[in-house]
Amino acid sequence: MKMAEQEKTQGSLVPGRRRSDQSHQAILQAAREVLEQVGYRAMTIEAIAAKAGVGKKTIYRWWSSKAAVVLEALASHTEVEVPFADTGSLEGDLLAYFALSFPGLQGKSGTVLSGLAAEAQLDPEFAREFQRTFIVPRKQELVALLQRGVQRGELAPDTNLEVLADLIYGAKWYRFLLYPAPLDDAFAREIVKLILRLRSGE
Amino acid sequence: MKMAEQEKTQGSLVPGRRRSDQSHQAILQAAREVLEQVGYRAMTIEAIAAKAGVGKKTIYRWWSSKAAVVLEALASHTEVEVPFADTGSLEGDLLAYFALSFPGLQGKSGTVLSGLAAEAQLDPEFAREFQRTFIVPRKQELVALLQRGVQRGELAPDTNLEVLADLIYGAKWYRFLLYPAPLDDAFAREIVKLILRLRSGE
Amino acid sequence: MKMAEQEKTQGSLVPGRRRSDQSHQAILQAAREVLEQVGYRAMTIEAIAAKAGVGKKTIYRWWSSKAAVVLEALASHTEVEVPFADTGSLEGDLLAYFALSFPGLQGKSGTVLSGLAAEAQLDPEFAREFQRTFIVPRKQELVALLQRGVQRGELAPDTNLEVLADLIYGAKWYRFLLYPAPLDDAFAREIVKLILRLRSGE
Amino acid sequence: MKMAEQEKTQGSLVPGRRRSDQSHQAILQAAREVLEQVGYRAMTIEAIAAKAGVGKKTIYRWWSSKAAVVLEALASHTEVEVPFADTGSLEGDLLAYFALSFPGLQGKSGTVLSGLAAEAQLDPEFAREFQRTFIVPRKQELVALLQRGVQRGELAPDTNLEVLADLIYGAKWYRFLLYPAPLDDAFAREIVKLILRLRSGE
DNA sequence: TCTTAATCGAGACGGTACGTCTGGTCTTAGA
DNA sequence: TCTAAGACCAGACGTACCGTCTCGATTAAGA
Repeated sequence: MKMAEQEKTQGSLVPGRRRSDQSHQAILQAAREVLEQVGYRAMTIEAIAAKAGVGKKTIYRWWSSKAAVVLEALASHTEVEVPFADTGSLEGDLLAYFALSFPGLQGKSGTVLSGLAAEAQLDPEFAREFQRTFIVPRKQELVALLQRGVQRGELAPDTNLEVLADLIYGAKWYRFLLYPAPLDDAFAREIVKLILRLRSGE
Repeated sequence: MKMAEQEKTQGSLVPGRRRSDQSHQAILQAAREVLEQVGYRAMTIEAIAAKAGVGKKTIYRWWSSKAAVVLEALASHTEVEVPFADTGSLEGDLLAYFALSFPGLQGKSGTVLSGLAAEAQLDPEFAREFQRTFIVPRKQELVALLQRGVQRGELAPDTNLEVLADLIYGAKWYRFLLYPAPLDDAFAREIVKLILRLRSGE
Repeated sequence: MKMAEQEKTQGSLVPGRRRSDQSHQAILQAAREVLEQVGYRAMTIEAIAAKAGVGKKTIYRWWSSKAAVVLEALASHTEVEVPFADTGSLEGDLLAYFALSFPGLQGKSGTVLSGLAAEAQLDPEFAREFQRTFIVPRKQELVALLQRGVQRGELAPDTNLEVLADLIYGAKWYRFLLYPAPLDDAFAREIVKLILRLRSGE
Repeated sequence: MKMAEQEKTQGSLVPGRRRSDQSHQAILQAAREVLEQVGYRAMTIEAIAAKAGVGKKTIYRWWSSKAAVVLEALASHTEVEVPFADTGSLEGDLLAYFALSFPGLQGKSGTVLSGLAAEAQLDPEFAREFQRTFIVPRKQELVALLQRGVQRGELAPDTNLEVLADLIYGAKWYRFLLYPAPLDDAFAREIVKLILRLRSGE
């Protein structure tokens, strides 16, 4: 997190009271609770401040928007993390990933995630933060997963893995955010079936 | 539009003043102008009403949210429409589509579209309307495009075109909404290259 | 009141919803209650709005400050009004006035009045309103009282009644606002004694 | 000043860092500058602290409110002091006093003084300090001035000088703080004219 | 032609959250 | 122990929009 780094560089150079880690944690915790109770859209900075027993100023001092608070609140709990396990085959790896990933997009946690995505589309500054801490790292993991497929000979060596990952993640996000069709096992299997049909460009 | 149908059923049965088409058009025009000037997020119903010289009530009477107004404002100008031409080959069809589609996602019109997508993620009711009038029809056209590829023998007959369309549209939306990489010709060519490598499942 | 006049001139000329007299009265009533409960300084616009069941905007729409609300709240109850009775003698008139006037400067109502005076010293716009509706009319009544003294021959005809009224009201306000000495009967009698010693300038 | 006395009693008995006179003066100087720039009402403790390069705590440690700071800041510059000269006659003494006193009530310094008066009306604790250091001493000087008039035979020996001083100061403050009429030479002459008409009570 | 009823522009209304501001307190490191 | 700095809790500020609710004035059908 950007904050933690700042704090370190602060060292013992500047005078003044330091950031209260107690308040910091209380805010993140309160954000999670409010999210759970009223959802992303109805969540307000005021409610977080009240629940955390914190002045609104203390939130505005350290975060630029409610989306930024939520992003850190989620990141610090790693509950959105999905492991990219090595099952020995590309098919298995992908199916395992989808099996773990899709359920987290249902219900409340899905609403929160789509709320963050919405915020990213409305606020360019938050978009960069969201991409930096969430979107880009995930994609790199998927590329690594596909790379293993290449090494095993399941994908042609000349496959553009970056774009293939765009296609795979794209399909997932497209159905999650935009298209009215379920994110289920059948969908996962059909995606994998298509991926496995890719042959070399000779 | 839902509105137009309602008006028809009204017929000549009820007394009272009819809906003013002048106000209707003034609202859509004002919505477009306000969008152009301040962007989707900063746009308010009040601003549209003021610019259109219209009471807020008149807007609320006919639309449920600012997103609904914007959706109709855009639809009524068909500026987001992209033709799916038949160039004689799947590769040509796809490249032609991307070449026409990508520029419209840049600049102001891109911001408007991502604003609508954001709204869809925050408001389930608007999401349904957005899907019904925008997302689903587009996908059906893409499926039809792919269908021509099957007929020409460029895609295997047993290809799941629905899911393939999810992958293609997904990649486009993913880069548009979430991933920090450009929507350019190179991206289009790489997608097409991958699609053309799909072989039959035997 | 300025408001009432505006409303009258409004007549049926302007469109739009009219000012709600119900809200108007509720705000004045709430202001009186909050004043009673927490005093002038601790009173807030928010508290008035909450107690009146009114949006803050409705208060800000019609009054420029909390002092303006309080001024009208008091004026509309005429509880600060003190009659200037005609007892048949200047001495009697003055003593009667002081006897009625001094008690109202004690306790809660005194605090409210000094709060308004303070506001007038801090806010020139409110000062003008305060003078117009409160200070100047009172003084004119006192001048009229003194005029009766002249007619009865108790004051010399060449007495500058305006300045004499400044002296009398000044002494009262000076002790009320600034000087730590009581506003009691003894003070009233001593003032009257001095006034009655005024002789003609020959 | 209360503060200065406290410092003396501290002597060299107690351990710890002594009060910084440099900070003390910087605060008073900053208070004067901020007063000059933004006026009494808009002045804040924070602004004084920032301009003085001093922690807010250092101000709160030594003064109870911004009014207390201002009171000392002004007192330490004695710019509000007005000498009560002996011109040889009551008329001359009073006119000389008014001539020196009235100009200081105009413009910025007048605003500051009325701000302090306002504060005194809102804050009983400050009111006592204001009376102790400012109001009461002035009045005693005026009483002394009047006393000279008694000794010269210009006022009857049985005149209640305390109440007469209330009338004179009252008239001045009344016009300064409340009544919309100028504090000018004409007003001074009219007051003096009335005072000189006082005869004995026989 | 008159009645009836829905529409219109205008804008006040009750609410709610915003992001800012200030007050007064607390916590640092250093003098 | 005091200082400068500044983060902290608290909560009012005045603003902005929301979506609803009057208003009087149109506007069209049916009586």
